Amino acid sequence: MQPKRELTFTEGARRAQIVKAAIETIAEVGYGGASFARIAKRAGLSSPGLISYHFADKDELIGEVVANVYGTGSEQIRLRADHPMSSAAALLAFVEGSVAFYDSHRVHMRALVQIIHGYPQARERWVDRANDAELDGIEQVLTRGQRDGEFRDDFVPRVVAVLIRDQLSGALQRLLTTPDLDVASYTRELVTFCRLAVENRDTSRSSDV
Amino acid sequence: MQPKRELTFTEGARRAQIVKAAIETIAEVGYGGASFARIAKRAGLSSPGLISYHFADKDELIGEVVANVYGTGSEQIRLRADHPMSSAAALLAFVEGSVAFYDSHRVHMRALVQIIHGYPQARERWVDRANDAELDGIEQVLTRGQRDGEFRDDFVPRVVAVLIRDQLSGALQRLLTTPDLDVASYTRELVTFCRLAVENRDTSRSSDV
Amino acid sequence: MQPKRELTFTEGARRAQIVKAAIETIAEVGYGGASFARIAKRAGLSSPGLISYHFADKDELIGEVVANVYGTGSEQIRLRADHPMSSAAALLAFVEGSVAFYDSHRVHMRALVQIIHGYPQARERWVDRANDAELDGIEQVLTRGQRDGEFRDDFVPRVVAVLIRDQLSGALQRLLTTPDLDVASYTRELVTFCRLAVENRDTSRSSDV
Amino acid sequence: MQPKRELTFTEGARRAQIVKAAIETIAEVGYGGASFARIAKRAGLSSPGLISYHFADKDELIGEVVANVYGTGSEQIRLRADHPMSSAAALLAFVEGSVAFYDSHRVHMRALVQIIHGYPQARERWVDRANDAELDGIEQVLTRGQRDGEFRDDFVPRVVAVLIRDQLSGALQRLLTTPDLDVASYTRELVTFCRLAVENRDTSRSSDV
DNA sequence: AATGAATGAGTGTTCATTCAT
DNA sequence: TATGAATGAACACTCATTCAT
Repeated sequence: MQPKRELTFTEGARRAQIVKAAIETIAEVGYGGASFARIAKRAGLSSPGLISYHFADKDELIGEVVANVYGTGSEQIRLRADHPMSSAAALLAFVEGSVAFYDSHRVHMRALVQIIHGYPQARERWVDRANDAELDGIEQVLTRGQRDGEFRDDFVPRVVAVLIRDQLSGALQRLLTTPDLDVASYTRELVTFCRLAVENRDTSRSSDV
Repeated sequence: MQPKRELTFTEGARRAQIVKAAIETIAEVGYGGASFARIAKRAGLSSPGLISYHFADKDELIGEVVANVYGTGSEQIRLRADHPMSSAAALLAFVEGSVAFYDSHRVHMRALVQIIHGYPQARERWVDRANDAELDGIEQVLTRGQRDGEFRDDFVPRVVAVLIRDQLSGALQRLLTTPDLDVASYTRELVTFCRLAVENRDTSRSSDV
Repeated sequence: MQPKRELTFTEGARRAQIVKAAIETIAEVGYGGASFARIAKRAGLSSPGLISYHFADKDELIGEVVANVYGTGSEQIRLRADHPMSSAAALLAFVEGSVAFYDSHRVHMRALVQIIHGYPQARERWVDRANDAELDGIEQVLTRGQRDGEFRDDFVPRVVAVLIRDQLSGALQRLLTTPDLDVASYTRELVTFCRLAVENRDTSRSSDV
Repeated sequence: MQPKRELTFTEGARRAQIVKAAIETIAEVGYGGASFARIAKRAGLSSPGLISYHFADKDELIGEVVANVYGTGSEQIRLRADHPMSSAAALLAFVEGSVAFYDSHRVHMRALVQIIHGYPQARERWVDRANDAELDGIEQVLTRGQRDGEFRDDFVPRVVAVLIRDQLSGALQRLLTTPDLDVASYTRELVTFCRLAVENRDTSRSSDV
């Protein structure tokens, strides 16, 4: 988890600058188009060689980019399964928070998506773990909701967890594709969608949430 | 819309052969890895130059690939809004059919997804139009369902249409990512998801679907 | 032993031209200095890329260079152990022939030496086998000569074979280092050197060679 | 010949440290692979720039390396032409001593050989002079031996001197190439080789060596 | 005396594309 | 129609060297 050695202040700043330029470049021209030359130009560096000076190779740079994106979002949208709110509230807050994060970090998210598609190793190296953790969180909330009678008990939690996760994937794609999307109403419908899909219609029980 | 000139039979066959090889290659190694050399090798051509001979440039080849993929799927999963079935049945059949198509055409769909991410221009050039048409179809069914009282009347059809479309995007991602997915149960939950989300809960009406 | 596929006439000519330029370049500036750019310039090619077009990578080019050098020399200096001459005559003819070959192929030999030192894999990949074969040949002649009483019987054939082989190495170095060496007298002394070193001084026997 | 300015103690130590690391690095990865970065890492320096700080350029560093290697060996294996031993004894002691030195200084010698091949200018700049001095020494001993009747008088001293020098080259190559060589028996045969090759067969004289 | 950041030329290799045959 | 040879720009990455601090 710790970097191999301490970074000087200058080095840290340069790396951050390069990572930022890499994110923007990848978001704009895709992973394949994001050459060191283009990234260097965007970062205002004199030479692509400077990137190689600060990063061992392209893989390390991309790893840093991914870490940066995940690091930015990790806490803002984490599921609060331990929170004293109802399972439904926790789930819907997660969905809403995720979309809000995607919306406010479109460039970061676009870069991440581009990397996943353009650099297949990225998935197994960095992405899968984060996705699995997210899925686990959703599954736990769903299971708790079923146990408490908030949610229908006729679905398999893991399957529905995957489904919700995929819906967020779909929402992300939309956000990246449709710049002028009415995010508010989209989010409202999405949350309703999820609520209706999982809630227990047995009114005698679902009302006491 | 019309090709500049008539194609001879041989020429058409060659183009089809190249397009097929391009689809397989892109699906396998991504857009970035699908060089003319690799495509030519897979197609059994003697030289990458032959591709340039039959297609003006890479853009034209990719355009043909996209057209081919859309052409393959267009009829199999078109929404039958004019069909004498209930709106709910039509919608769910569309969702189910779409996933089934994705499942049975993973190579085509993977190529399409790779192109969208690796060649950003592809979206505005070819993809957006097809997506809009699909959205229009879904919207019409939703509107009809609301009018007929099958569906809740408290959602904006276009927004929910987008939402459903995006769910299919998410499902496609899942299919391409998880080769051994239990497609049957995934589809079942997805259809249930959509049904619960749009149906009118007023039992006196929703029961006769 | 056979190339993977037939080469066209043009391709064969180009490869030969490139190999020739590579040999000259390596001989002149060493393995490390022999970049594709320099080789291409010497061969009159428009771009270093053309070398990559004809050879899979630098390793293949170097392999061809080594093969070319060995191919050129293989028959001219092979030891004729089966020849109906005395062992001493065979040995000395081999020594003399080797030096003559080195002398007349200084550029080739210089390239070979440079490769051996600049590209360590070359040794185990291509060189060791040839050297071993050469050593085996010398050893056989020495053994035969001992059996027939031509040579002293108080040396271990393999050790002296190595020694003679190394003397040829030293002679090669000299040839490459001293352009105006008096090769004739050098060779004469070298042959004498070897003869005196191995011959049996028992005059009753050594006189009838 | 003189350094431009006096070196401080610290500076001298640093240069020595760098030269040592350079020798080891060159011996290990060859001249081509011995970048300032690698040398600096082996020397435990913080930056390759420090090498440039202490040496004007790579040429100066290599010059120092060569000087160091020659300096190490110069006294240990110098021919003692003025020594009160027979010429044959002096010659054979020189041969034996040279091989022993090579054997005990393989790293130094390997570095030297690598430099000679990887940096062609090295020969004329530093190596040739040393070699000529060595040759002169051998030639003197040979001449003396001929005059005294110890050696055959039918060879040209300079030519045979070159020949013996070259045999040492060959022996060095062998040592560097064959790590597990039986040095003792190799040396014994080599000495015998040389003795037989130069000694005067007139038994009345050659026996009293 | 030393550091670490920076530079720009150079490395082998791949690319889409062109063109004579 | 098709081939295979050729082109030159681009790729990630390494190099010896410089320089402000």
